[in-house]
Amino acid sequence: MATLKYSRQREAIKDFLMTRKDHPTADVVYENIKKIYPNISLGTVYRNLSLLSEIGEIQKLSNFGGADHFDGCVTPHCHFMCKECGQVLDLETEDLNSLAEKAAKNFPGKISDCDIRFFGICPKCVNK
Amino acid sequence: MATLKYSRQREAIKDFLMTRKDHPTADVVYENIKKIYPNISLGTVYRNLSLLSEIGEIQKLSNFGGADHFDGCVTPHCHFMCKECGQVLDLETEDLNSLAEKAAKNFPGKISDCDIRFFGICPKCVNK
DNA sequence: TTGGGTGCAAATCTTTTGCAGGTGT
DNA sequence: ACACCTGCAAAAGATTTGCACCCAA
Repeated sequence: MATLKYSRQREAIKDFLMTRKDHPTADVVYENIKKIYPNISLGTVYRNLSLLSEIGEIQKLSNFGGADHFDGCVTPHCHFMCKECGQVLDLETEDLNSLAEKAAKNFPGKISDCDIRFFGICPKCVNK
Repeated sequence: MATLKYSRQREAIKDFLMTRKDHPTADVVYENIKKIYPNISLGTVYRNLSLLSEIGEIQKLSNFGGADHFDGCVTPHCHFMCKECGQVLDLETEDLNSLAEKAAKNFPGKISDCDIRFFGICPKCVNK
């Protein structure tokens, strides 16, 4: 495994994600980081996003339909996606670990992660 | 909404999915259906897979990293993906509806679906 | 100095779509 | 006959990668 070296681009990407409560796609990250580093390339954004999620500093939310979303918050929590506007929100629910433990009981393999997502209509779209 | 018309290709795709316990990708479906209808095109496979999942006859599993997987079984159940071999398996767990209901209590929007997936090492890969 | 990081562009992979002709009802 | 469906190929969208140069340690 390669040694991790500091990079201002990676730092900026992580900082940006921490400030966001929604869960932007790589493209949105790219557009925003460009304001700070106009020369940054989309490839670099992708490289750093996967790197960060590999080392567990951010969370990658794969395939909510279109592009992947990224979440700066790594404490376990559920997600909700609105079928109408495509927005991805956080959702509070019961303890996820207990759910994973229950599942592990009936399963001869090894369970390490759990991902729960809900779909429906978000508050904003319901009131339209 | 358009009226659904019979098509031997669509029937073959559905039949194929019903016989499989794993959850093949569109490409795998394509390769297999070609044995019966050598002229079928990948586009047709995709068209029918989305059509079938829209009318609820199959399930589309779209968050596993690479290509989407398709499940001929539509009763609600969880899925497990092996980080080692990429295999997607079914998993028995507690009642999913109750989980969705619990989540709905703290959420001002409308929740219609729930999707739970676990990640880890499958039994086969554990014993290696 | 050295190996990881970057920008750029091309390549890859997956899925969708336009079109002209085929087929179920 | 009228839609719907198909095969084909091109297009689109998202992500990865090869390469030469740059920079942190």
